[in-house]
Amino acid sequence: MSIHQRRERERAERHQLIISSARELAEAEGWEAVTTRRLAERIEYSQPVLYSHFAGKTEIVAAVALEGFAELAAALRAVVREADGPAAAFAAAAHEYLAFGLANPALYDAMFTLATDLPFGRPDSPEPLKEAFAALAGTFAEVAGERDPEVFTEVGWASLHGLVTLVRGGRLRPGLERARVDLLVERLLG
Amino acid sequence: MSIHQRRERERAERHQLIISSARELAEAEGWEAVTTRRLAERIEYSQPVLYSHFAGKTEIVAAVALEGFAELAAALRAVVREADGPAAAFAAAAHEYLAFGLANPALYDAMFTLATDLPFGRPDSPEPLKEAFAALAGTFAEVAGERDPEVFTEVGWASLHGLVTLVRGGRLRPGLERARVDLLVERLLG
DNA sequence: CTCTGTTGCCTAGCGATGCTAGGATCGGTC
DNA sequence: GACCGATCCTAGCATCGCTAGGCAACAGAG
Repeated sequence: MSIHQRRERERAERHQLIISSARELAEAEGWEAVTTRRLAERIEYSQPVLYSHFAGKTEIVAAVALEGFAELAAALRAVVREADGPAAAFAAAAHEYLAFGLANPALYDAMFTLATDLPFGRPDSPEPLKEAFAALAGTFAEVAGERDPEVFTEVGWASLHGLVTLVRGGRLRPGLERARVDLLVERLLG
Repeated sequence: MSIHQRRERERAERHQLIISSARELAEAEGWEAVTTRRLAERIEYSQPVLYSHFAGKTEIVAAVALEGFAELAAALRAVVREADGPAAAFAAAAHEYLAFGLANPALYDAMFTLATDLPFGRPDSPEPLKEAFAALAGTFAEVAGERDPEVFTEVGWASLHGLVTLVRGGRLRPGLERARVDLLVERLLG
């Protein structure tokens, strides 16, 4: 019995090792460098081992994406907790969201560009997805005023997401991130 | 001499045929279906012919993206021209932007997800890029009030872009596009 | 009209990709 | 000590973007 437990533990560790290695490799050299061969080499196993853990490469990036959503939720919760009042919490969350996206480009890509078929907004959605959305929605709803809080959250989220992707794509002038978020926050707070 | 002209004309037609075929194929089956082999088959030439027109596949999607920016600029200009006053023009442009992104998903992907290294905001930027940004900026600047018009434009653009990508990724509840744009417009107009 | 040089195109193939089939090897069990 | 199942690796498949090399058709000179 204890042997089975050890096996399962080792297997779980390897599972996590695959996810972490994929993420590190992507963050270091971009997702196009994350091939199954390089990933296998990195975890010091052969390629087919990957497929005993994940159905395919897309499942691996989905796992990385889930990690990202969990961390984003934690980061948002942390700055909101420190903030003084709903408006300050809203502003802090907005700035933190942008900082998160820019600090973890490969992770953010996994969350929003590569893992496109994560089930969002469904009862069967993975917990980290609900967590992240709830962290945003909880903060945003407090400043929604008389507007539909969900629509307000969606618009705010989309605005921040758009800022991240356009900055990342080099389509906005660099160095003005703070000014843009400030303007957005000011306008949304009304 | 006339022979050369005919040659060049045929070559230009084939050039455009490649771009159009790539776009149609992408819009019909997604960009992952646009392989150099299928594209070659579609234009009824062999693969290497593609490389006598474009340095590689990425250049082909960049050409499609440029077409997209030109069309987006034209679409925005058209609705703005019809609008009654700056605020109405702003609202019309916002709705049109979202409609354009949702109606041409593959085209929009080429513009913002695949052709990531188009030179934006530079003096040597391709004309369609300047055109599209100018069409947005011209409309947005009129309602920027005392705010920095460029920052205002960037924020507005990013918000719309975020809405397109999140909706496209199935991350927002369907059927509320109009409500979200209305809220965004109302907030930005202040 | 013939010959020649160039241009334009296709066939074939390279390295790399995601993924899978098959056998070998190790471990636990009777 | 012999079997049996799980675990893992080697080898290979189809497909990808891209390129080398040769063949054929055509324009221009005599």
